Amino acid sequence: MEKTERRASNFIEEFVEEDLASGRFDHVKTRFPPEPNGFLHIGHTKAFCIDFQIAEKYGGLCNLRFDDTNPTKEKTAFVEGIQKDIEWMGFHWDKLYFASDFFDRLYDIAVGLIKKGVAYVDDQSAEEMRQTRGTLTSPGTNSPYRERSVGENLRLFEGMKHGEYEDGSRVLRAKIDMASPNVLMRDPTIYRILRAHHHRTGDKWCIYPMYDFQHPIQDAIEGVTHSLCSMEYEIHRPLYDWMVTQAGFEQPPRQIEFARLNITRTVMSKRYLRKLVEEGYVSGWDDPRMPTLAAMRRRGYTPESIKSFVGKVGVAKADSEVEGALLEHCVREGLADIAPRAMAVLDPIKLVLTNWPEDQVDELTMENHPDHPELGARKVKFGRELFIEREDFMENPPGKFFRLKPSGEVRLKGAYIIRCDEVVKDEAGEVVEIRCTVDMTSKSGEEGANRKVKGTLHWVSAADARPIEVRLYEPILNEEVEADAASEALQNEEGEAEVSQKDFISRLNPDSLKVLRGSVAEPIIADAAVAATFQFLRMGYFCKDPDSTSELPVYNRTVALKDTWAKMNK
RNA sequence: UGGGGCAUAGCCAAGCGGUAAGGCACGGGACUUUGACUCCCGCAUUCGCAGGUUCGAUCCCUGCUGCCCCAGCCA
Repeated sequence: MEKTERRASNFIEEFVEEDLASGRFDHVKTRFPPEPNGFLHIGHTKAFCIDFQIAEKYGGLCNLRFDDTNPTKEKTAFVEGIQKDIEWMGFHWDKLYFASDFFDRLYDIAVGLIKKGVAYVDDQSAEEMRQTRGTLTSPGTNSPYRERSVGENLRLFEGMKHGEYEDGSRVLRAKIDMASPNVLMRDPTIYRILRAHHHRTGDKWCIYPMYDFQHPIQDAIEGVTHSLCSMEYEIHRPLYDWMVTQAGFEQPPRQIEFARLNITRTVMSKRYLRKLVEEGYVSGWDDPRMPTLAAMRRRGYTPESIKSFVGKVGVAKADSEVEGALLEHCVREGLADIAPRAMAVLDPIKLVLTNWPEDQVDELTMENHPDHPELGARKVKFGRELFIEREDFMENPPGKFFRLKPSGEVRLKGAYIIRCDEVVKDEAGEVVEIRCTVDMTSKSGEEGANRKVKGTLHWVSAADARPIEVRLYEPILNEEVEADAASEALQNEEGEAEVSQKDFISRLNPDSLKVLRGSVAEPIIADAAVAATFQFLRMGYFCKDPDSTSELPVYNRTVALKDTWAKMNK
C-alpha cells in the first residue's frame, strides 16, 4: 500500500503542507541556528529535532548555522560541543554555516538599506535611545539623526566599520516606525560597534550585526523556506518580514513559532545553567544532573530515548511544563531491551549460608537478558558468604513484605532459596550479618527447583565482590512548593525577571547527587568499558562514568526502575 | 493602561460544525526466579467563564477572566 497523502501531525506540518500545496515553495529547507555560547540542552534538542524531522518528512534538508554575532559570549569549544551533540543524536545537517562567514555580505546588505533610505546611523547614546523608545503604552520619538542624508549615513557607517568611532558611540538603525505599538519595530538597532575578539574572524571586525537583522537575512541567503523558532520570536516576525522584504529577497522564508520545552524540576535557562557551571554547583556542563545533551549522554540516556521523549511531548503553541516522569519513562523504555542485566549491591549487608561448605565456591550460569538470549550468559560465583541489599532485610516487616525476614524464605536470583535463621547485631543493635540456610534442592534451573517463594533478591558473592562507586541522582531543583516568581523565571531562557541569585540557589536540591562508597558488583560490571550500560537487577539502569579508575569503577544511575513497593510504603 | 500569543483530565496533547484520540501519571487485576518488563481493565456527560448563531458548538460570533512574551548597542 502506498501512502499517498502525508498527514500533518502538528500545526507546523500543516503550514508546510499548505505552502507546498499553494506553490509558495516547491521544497522544504530548515535550519538549526544556535548561538555558540553554551552547550545544547534538552530544550534545544526539541527545537532541532523539529528542524531536522520536518525537513526529513518533506524530503528537504536542514542546515546547521551558528549565529555567532556576539563575540563576547561565544567560544570555539561550544561550536565543537554543539556539533558533537547533534551528530550524537543521529542527525545530519546539509550545509554548515557561520553567520560570521557572511559578515561582508551582511555589511553590503546593510549599505543597501542605507541607500534605500530605510536605515540610518544614530549618534544617540544607549541611554538616550532607551528614553526615546517610549514605553509599552506610549509611542517613542524620532531620533534627531533620523533624517540624515544617505551620503552622510554611508560615510558614517563606513567609519563605524573602519573603527573611527568608539564602542557605543553610534549604531545603525532600521528606519521603521517609532510609534509602532510593537516596540520591536521602533527603529531597531541593526549594527553596533563592539571591539571584541571574535572566535572566528578575530579582530577583523569592530561592528557586528544584531539578531533582528542578521537572522532573517541569513535565513534568506541560505534559501531557508521555513524558519522554525520559539514563541518569544513571534513578535519579531513583522521585523523578520520587513528585513527580508527590504533586502529584496524573492522567496522570503516563512517564520513559524512553537512553544519551547520546559520540564519540572529542571533548569532550562542558559543563564542559570552557566551559573551552575561557573560557580561550581555542578562539576561541569556534562555533570549528569545537567539537562544538557553532554550530561545526558554521560548519564546513559540514549539518543533514541531522547527523540522518543521529544516526540511524545508534541509540538504546540501553548506554554507547558512536562513532568520529568515522561522523560524517565522514555529512558527506561529505551534501555529495557538493550541493557544487559547484572547484579550489584548498593548498600551491602553480609549474609552467611551456614550449611554451605566453608571453602566451596560454585559457578552459576546467569542469563544476561531475560528476553534476549542472544545477549548470552555469564558465570557468577556463589559461595558461603554473600552480600544482599540492606533494605531487602527487615526484622519486623510490615505485611506484604516479600523480602527476607526472620524465618522467612526468598530466592537468591539465579541461585537457591534460602531461609533466614538468625541475625547478628553489633553493640548498637544494628544488624551486621544475616545467617541463613540454603535449600540445596532449589537450585535455579534444576528439576525440582520449581518451588515458589514470593521474593527474589539480587546478590553478589564475597568471592566475586568488586568495589564500585555509585552515584545516584535526583532532579537538580527542589520540588515546587508553590508557583512563585522565582520558579517561573527559571523556566524561561534568559528570562530577565529579577530573580536574585539567592532565590535560585535556594531552589537547588541538596540531594541531587548522592555518592555511595561501599557498593559491590560482579566482575562483569567492574571490568566493563566506560559508557557501558547495565540494568543492575532490581536497582535501575546504570552507566559507567569516565571518572572510573581501574581500582574504582564509577557508575551513574541513569534512571531507577519503577518501584511499586516504595510507592506502597508512601 | 499598548501590542503579540495561549487556554481540552494531575502533566503533555489530538480535535478543523455531527456528539471528547493517544501518551505519561494514577487506581485495580493477570503474569513474574527483577515488587521490573508485558498484558488486561478503569480514569473529561465535558473542553477557562458568560452569552449568542445553529437541528447540533471544544470547533463560528461577542464579551469577560487567567497565564506567557515585548521597552538590549543579547540571541
